[in-house]
Parts: sequence; structure tokens; C-alpha cells
Amino acid sequence: MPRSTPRNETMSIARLARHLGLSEGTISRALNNYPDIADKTRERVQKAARELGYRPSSSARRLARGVIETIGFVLPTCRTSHSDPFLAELLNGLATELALHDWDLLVTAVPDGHDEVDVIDRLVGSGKVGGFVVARTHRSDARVDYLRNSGVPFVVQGRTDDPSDYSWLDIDNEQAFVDAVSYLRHLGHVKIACLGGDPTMNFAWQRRNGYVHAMAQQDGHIGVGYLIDGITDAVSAIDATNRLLSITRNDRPTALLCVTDAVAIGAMQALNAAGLKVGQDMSVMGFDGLPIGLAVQPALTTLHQDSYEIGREAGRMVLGLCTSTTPNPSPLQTLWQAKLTPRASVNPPGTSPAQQNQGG
Amino acid sequence: MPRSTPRNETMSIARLARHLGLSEGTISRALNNYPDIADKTRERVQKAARELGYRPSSSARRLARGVIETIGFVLPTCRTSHSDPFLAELLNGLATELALHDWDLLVTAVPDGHDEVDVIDRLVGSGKVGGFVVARTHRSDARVDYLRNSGVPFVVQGRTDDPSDYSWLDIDNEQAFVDAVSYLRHLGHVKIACLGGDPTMNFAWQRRNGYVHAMAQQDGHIGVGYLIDGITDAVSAIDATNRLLSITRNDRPTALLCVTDAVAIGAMQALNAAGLKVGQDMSVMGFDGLPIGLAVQPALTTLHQDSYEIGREAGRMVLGLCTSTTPNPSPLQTLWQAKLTPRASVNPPGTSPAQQNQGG
DNA sequence: TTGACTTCCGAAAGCGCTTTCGGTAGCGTG
DNA sequence: CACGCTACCGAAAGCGCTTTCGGAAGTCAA
Repeated sequence: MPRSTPRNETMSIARLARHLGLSEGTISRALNNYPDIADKTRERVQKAARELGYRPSSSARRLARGVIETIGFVLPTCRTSHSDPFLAELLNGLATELALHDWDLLVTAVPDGHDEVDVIDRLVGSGKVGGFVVARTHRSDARVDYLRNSGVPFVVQGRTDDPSDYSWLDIDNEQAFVDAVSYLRHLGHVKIACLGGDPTMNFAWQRRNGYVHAMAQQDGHIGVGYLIDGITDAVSAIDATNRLLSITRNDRPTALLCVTDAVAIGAMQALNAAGLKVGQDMSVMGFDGLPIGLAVQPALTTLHQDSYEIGREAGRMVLGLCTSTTPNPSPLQTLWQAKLTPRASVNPPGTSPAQQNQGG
Repeated sequence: MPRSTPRNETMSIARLARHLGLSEGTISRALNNYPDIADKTRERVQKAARELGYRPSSSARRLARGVIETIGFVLPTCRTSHSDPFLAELLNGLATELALHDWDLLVTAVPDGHDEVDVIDRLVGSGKVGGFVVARTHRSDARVDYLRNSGVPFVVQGRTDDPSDYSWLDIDNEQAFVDAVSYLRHLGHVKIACLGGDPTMNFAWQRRNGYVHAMAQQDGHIGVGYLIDGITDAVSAIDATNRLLSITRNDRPTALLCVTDAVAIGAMQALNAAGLKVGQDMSVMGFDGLPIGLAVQPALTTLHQDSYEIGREAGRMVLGLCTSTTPNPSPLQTLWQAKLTPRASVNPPGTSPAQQNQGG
């Protein structure tokens, strides 16, 4: 079990130096692969360090080198997206990418009554983090505004209304919903409704815009009451769907575009409860590609985004900014396309059970 | 010359000292509320520090004081519980509690091909964290074994098979499933089946045991094929439920206890697909209290656990251990009770729609 | 043998903060 | 006025590491 011995008191570089009869400076340079150390010495030092379980103190190293090698991340406060699967995966990808480069991820939450920007400011000001990642951006986002003139390298997952002069990566939400509308119209749907999310969140706003623009361009008719904003979870989706169902039979939409899978699942429940068949009486489409979309009946057609990979990429980008030697690196901006994933919850209008898509 | 504007350069304690005509030591003691500093001086220093935006460098402070004030957390690797709502909430609670005490949370992931214990070891060894929190414990857990003789204070969310000599907090999973069985039997159910989770995960094992013991004690009969292990998500739940439905009519269970809400929702989908009415033909019960349980039809009876509060408590406990002055503080152990939350998915066997529980 | 290099390592000065120790001023007491 | 005492602050030694600088060997050509 050649892991560091538990009873490992403080194994400092000084002890190592004494042990080997070398100076501290030599040890340090040997361990950090400086070229002016004899190969024989370097190996001897590295071997001893390994055997004695020496680990440089990161505080001391950071202080001496003046680097941080830590990225900050603030958990979004919005109570509505509490059990947010997207976020968990994003965090996982981000942490993985950073771990692979021996950087740390400092995660903090915003306690009730505290200001989110203050929390970021403390992290940055005390030199605890050398870079930042923010997620779940609002159309106008105080965090981004703060970071923009803080001098700290940062990457935004999502964009704000004015995304020109900073680094971000985002799903092309608008295009995704344009594609979704095209897909539905291609199948023959004309009366397409939309359950939009919180309009202050940019991803929801963009998706909503994609719907509105695509409907306009494709001569689609957005019927009265077809567009319902502010739907953030399955519970509010049920309510909204029931409002759609109160529209008179002739004007009722045949397809329903939902801002997230969670909302789509709520909509499906409401349709079931009303005795309507999803995929026949009404087609339903979500966004995210959650695993549960495969479990529901019928399986949920969705726009899939790989949050884990988005997290990884966010990590790569912020590392790139932090380790860049140029004083003011130009912003990195990456746009991803969501993948339309057809399943059984969407079919041409008036489909009979026999003709229905295979789920899966 | 007068420096009115706070330069954005590094505002060190040395600059502050020069600015005020005091020594660095005095500044430090003034800011840290040492008693041997004149009130007048203290106020003058704190005012200047505030105005000039001075923030002590945390690396330097940590190095000098020999404290860490950072807690480590490793994201679980299990691919199955990827978009795990429980974990996201736990993290939120933990981060909140730590933030309130100005401690940091260092989150890391385990990249593919890396060893989880090595990851912890590096964090501990390099002095990056002064305490640890682990979640999603296995019955036999290498992480706990490592931490147990590492000397680092740590708290485990969940327990291992031998939970005697370390600090943990956990839901009383076994009791919860005992209660669940009692509840179902009280309603008249005798043929009760169970979809258990990954038996190497302790929470799943405990719940399964609760089911087995309660059935034995209450003269319940665990029919052939009634207990199915290894169900970790909605997709595998569908498959397992179909197996239950292949049992001949007379022996078929009338109630189904599921290891998690996600599994329960999969089971409900399978029952629906088979043309059975959940809450009438078969009662279904989950565990977690996810919001989506309110959105499904019928609403899901569940055993609710407040993951956010569990995270908060984990934070309190690990802070307690880390700041304890006694050299070997005795372990803190907290057991929580899950709250049985009756909803429409559970009713006495043979309930007609009219008699059914109200959802909500 | 000398000088000019090269190779390799030790000495020492930090990084920005904390904390011990000691000293000065000011106070009161006899 | 000497004494002790307290209140307050400065000097300085770290914390554990990095990095510059310079010097002692060793190498090679002339």
C-alpha cells in the first residue's frame, strides 16, 4: 500500500532536504523538473519524495508563485431549478476537466439574504480563485457585469443580452427551437403551442424567440393563448397545459413545444389526465435529453444537449484564459447545436396508434 | 504624495501599514480584533482597510496560521445516478452552511480511469482541505476506510456496514421502509413487492432490509419474484415492473415499494402501459420526495427526505469536527427520519376511482 | 597551464500574513 | 521620585515553498 503513510506528520521540503543532504532549493527544482539539476539527483529526489509521501503545501506554493490554480463556481440561487439535473452534470464535467489539469474547483452557494455578486467579490478579492465560471445566465446578469470589469478570467455558460466582449459557451437555443418548429411543420403540424420558461433566464428567452421567429417565417399562426411564459417545472406545466386544453376544439394546438423536459413531462401528465393520447391527439416535445424522457410513455421527443461535455468545455476554456500568456486574450466563444432526438411523443397530426413512432 | 484613489494593484498589508504609518503587525492585530490594540487605532485601521478595499490573501493567511478552512467533496462517480437531484440539493445545503462560516468547499470529480481514493488522498495530502464530506456511501466503502485512518476530520452522508467509529448522518432507511410496509398493511395490502436498488449502495441495502424485516415480522408473505434488486433508474424499473406483471393474476402483488422516486415513476409508466390503474390496480410508493412526484398522475406517495437540510447539517457537523479543540473528538452521529407523505398513488387494494385519495 | 565555458547546486531573499516578545509611554501608588 | 503596572505598539521570526544569483567544481580547447 504505497500510499502516503497516515501517520505522516508534516513532511516538509526542509525535512526532505535534510534527509537527502541537499538544499531546499535543489529539492524544489528537482521536483519541478528544472533543467539545471543533474538527472541522477532529480531521480534520487523524486524517489525519496515518493517514498516519504511528500506533498508540497499548496498554500505555500501558491503564495510563493503567486498563482491560484483554482476556479470559482457559484451555485445558482433560483429556487425553481433546485433539483436541476443540467447543473449537476455541468458541474461534473467542469470538475473533471479541472481535476485532469490539477486545478481546483471552489464551489459556493449564496445564503438567503446575501448578494450573489458579493459572494463572487469575496472569492475574487481574497485571491481564493484565479478564474470563474458562471451558469444559468439571466438576460441581464449582474454577475457577468461584475466579472467583466474585475479583471478575473471567466467563462459564462449561456449568454446575456450583450454577449460581445466576454468568453462564453452556449447551446444555440434559438436555432434549436427553429429546428423544432420546422420539424413539427414538416410533419404537418400548423397549430403549434409553446410553454416558455422564466423570461429573465436567457436560455428560456432564446428558445421562446426561436419559436416566435420560426412561426413568423414559416407562415405559422401563433394562436391566441398558444404561447405561455413562466413555466419552470412540471407542476406549473400541468396548469398551463390545462389552459391550452380549454381552447375550443377547432383552435386547439396539435403540437406543444416545451422549454425543458421537466415541463414537457408535466404537460404529458396533464394531457393523460384529460384523456388525450400524447403523440396522437397532441404531440409533445421537450429540451434537455434527460434519461427520464426515455422512461415516460410515450418516450419524449427532445432536443438533446450534453451538459457533461459542456462542463468539460467550460473547463477547457477557463483554463485557456487563465494560463494564457497574452495580457488580454480575446474572448473565446463557442456555440453548440442541440440534437433533435425524435421519439414517440411526436407524430404527424391525427396519427393512429398503429402508425405511431416507435419509442426509443 | 497623497494617494486618494485606491489603486487596483495588490493591496497588501504592507501598503496599508505604510499608508497609516503603522507596523504590519499592528494592522494584522487590529483587523483580527486582538485586545491589545487601542480602540481608536482599531477603528482607524478597519476604516482604512474598508475604504482601500483590502482583502487578506487567503494563501498567506493559511500558511501563517496553519489552518485550511476548506472542506473537500468528491462527486460520486456512479454513472447511474448522474443527474441525481438528491446530490445537487445536498451540495447546495453544504455549500450554504460553509459559506455562512466563511469556509470554502472544494469540489472535485474522479476522471475516468482514476481512483477515487487517490483523488481524496491528493486533496488531503497537499493540505488543500482540512476536512471532508463523502456522500452516496457503499456498504463497504474505500473512501471511508481511507479517511478513517488519515487523521482528517470527515463526515459521511450515509453509513457503511460498520458505522461505529466515525461521524455520519443518515436517513433511517430501514425504519422508513418498515414504516412503509406497516402503512401498506394497515391499508389492507398483503402482497407487497419491492424494487430495490444497487445492493452495494448502503441506502438501497438498508431500504431493502427494512422491507424484508418488516414483511417477516408482520407475517407478510414475500411472494416469489416479489423482490427485485439492482433497479437504479426509471428505465430498468419499467423492465422490472413488467416482470412483476407476468406473475399470475392471483399471486400478483397489490402494492409496490420502490427504492427511489425515479424508480417509482418508471414503475408507474410500465403499469400505465399495461393498462393498469396506479392507485387502484396497484399502489406504488417511492422514496425521496422529488417535485416531480407531485406532477405525475396519480401523485406519488413517497418517503420524503430534505436533502438540502441534510447538506446543511453535514456542514455543521464537519465544521464542528474541524474547529473542535479536543484532539480526538468523539464521533457525531445523526439519524433522520423520512417523512411518509401519502398521496394518490397508494390506496387500499381494490379501491374504485371514487374512493381514491386526493392527489397533493 | 590557463582561460573560458558549462554543469550543477547552495545561499538567501522573498511571497503576505501571523504571533511572540520586548520595549516605551503613561498611569497610579507610596 | 522611584517603583510597579498596564496599555499599546514595533521588531522580527517564522509558515513552506519558489527563484534568482553566484560560486565551486568539472570540461574542453589553446
